[in-house]
Parts: sequence; structure tokens; C-alpha cells
Amino acid sequence: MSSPSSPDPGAPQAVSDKIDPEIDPEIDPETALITIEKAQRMAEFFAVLGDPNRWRILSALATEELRVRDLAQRVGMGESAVSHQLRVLRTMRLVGYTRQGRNVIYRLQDHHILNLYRDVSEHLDELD
Amino acid sequence: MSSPSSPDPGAPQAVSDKIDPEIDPEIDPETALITIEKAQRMAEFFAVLGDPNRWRILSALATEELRVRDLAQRVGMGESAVSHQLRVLRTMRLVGYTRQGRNVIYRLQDHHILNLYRDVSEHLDELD
DNA sequence: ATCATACCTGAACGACTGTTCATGTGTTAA
DNA sequence: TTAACACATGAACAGTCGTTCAGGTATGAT
Repeated sequence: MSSPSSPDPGAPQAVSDKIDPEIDPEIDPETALITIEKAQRMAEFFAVLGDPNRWRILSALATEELRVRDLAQRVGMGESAVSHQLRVLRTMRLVGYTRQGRNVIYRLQDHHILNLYRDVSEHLDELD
Repeated sequence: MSSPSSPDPGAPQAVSDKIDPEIDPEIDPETALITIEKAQRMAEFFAVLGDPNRWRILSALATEELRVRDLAQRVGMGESAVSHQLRVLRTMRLVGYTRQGRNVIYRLQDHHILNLYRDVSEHLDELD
């Protein structure tokens, strides 16, 4: 758990405590930050992808459309649990569905998510 | 909370219950899925970005390097809370730091994250 | 040495999450 | 109609998360 980009803090240094001519007062601190609302929306989206079972569901749907029943069997979850998670994925428009008789067929809606998977996957591979 | 891609389930349809010639038994269901470990790692990463305050911290660091004290002031959090969050961000190599005297200067480590921000931001704008 | 500053860390507590279980809704078959 | 099936939903409970608070460590100034 040590940073690779800088020597461990603790290395002796003869540096003044003053870091900078201090922040330019002309720059509104709030301007540089994303709004709380934006941060909230970003966080809500990423949080949806912050669950391993939801990733399993998405990865199953990446290959083929599936009804809830088969989906549950694939990922080894209860049907109710899957249904609950599908609702979450629906609110973020990550999956879509079509009713066919008694079945509801789910599919990946935003294939953009596969890019996210690839990008982050590469990042993770770079960690140790 | 209704899917845009398909008419609401409930539309009458005269369709058999049988969906398919059923899944080809030759295809190992597990093969199509990402492993539980991989799903776990993906989820852990996304969960880190699933908090609004962590996004505010990252967005502050996107503009300039900052020490903990100033960072806390920018995002309006307590210094302890910021320190806790920075630890989380460090474990995912999202931020790096350098010790300067008593101060510890934090900076964005993986600017790849800005791409993630842009991509997801576009996705969110497409939601209603 | 002592003190102040800057940051980190552990415990604790409230808030949130994801599952299970029971029940409800909607469709098909008999 | 009734029964069976597929899925959705609400409540409840255990587990997790993020903050605050108190205390700890490390550096610089006196």
C-alpha cells in the first residue's frame, strides 16, 4: 500500500512549510469543482457498477439475451435477487427488456458499457 | 422508470412460452461469464467511484495538486474524512502523493479517469 | 527539549445496501 | 373459471460504508 510515484513520505527533506504563493484568490474554488449534483449523479452511476453480481448479470447479457429465470441460473442467484438487481440496472438504462408471454427477456441496452469494462480492466491489470 | 426501448410489458402478445431451442448444452455457462474474482475486482474499483465526495476530491485534484488541508477546504469536508477517502483512492492508484515538510501534496495519478468521467457524463446526459 | 502544525488511524455510530422470504401481479394452459 | 408459471415488489435483517471524534505519528519552529 505504498505509492509508486513518490518516495514514501518520511524521506527527510529540507523544505519550507510554505507550499506556494497560496492559491490565487481570483480563482473561485467552486468553479474548479464539479457541482455536488453532478458528483452525486456520477457516484450513483458508478455505484450501480459497484456490485459484483451486477457485473455478472451484465456479462451474461453481453453474450445473449436472457429471461430472468435463465439469468438467475447463469449467475447462481435467486430469481428475486436478480429481479431486484435488474430494476437497478434498468434505472440506469444499462439493460432493456421485452415481454414475451410470461417471460421477460433482458438484454444489454448500452453497449457503451463494454468500453468501460475494457478501460477499467486495463487499469486494474496495471495494479501490481 | 419505464424502458424506452420496448413497449411496457403488458402489451398483449400471442407468443408461445418456448423462447428458443433452449441454450446449446455444449456451451459451458460459466465460460461466457466473467469470473467471480474478476467481477469482484471490477466492482471494487467502481465502488470507489461510487461516492460523491470522492468525485469532488478527484475533480479538485484534476485542476491542481493540493495538500490535504486545502483539499478539505475546497470540498467542504473535515480533514479526517478527506484523509480516510484519500486512502481509499490511493489503494486504487487514483491519486499519488508527495511529502513536503509537514504537508502531503496529493495529485491525480491516473488521468485515465478523466476519460471515464467524460464517457459516463455523456451517458448520463442521455438519460431523460 | 517543548510546542504547534499537518496528517493519519481506530473505534463507534447512523445510514445505506443486497439478500431472503412472503406476497402480489400478469400471462398461459386446461 | 382455476391452476401453474414467470416475474415484480415490500418488509426485514445482516452486512457494509462514511462520517465524526479522539488520539497517534511525524515534521518544523522555538
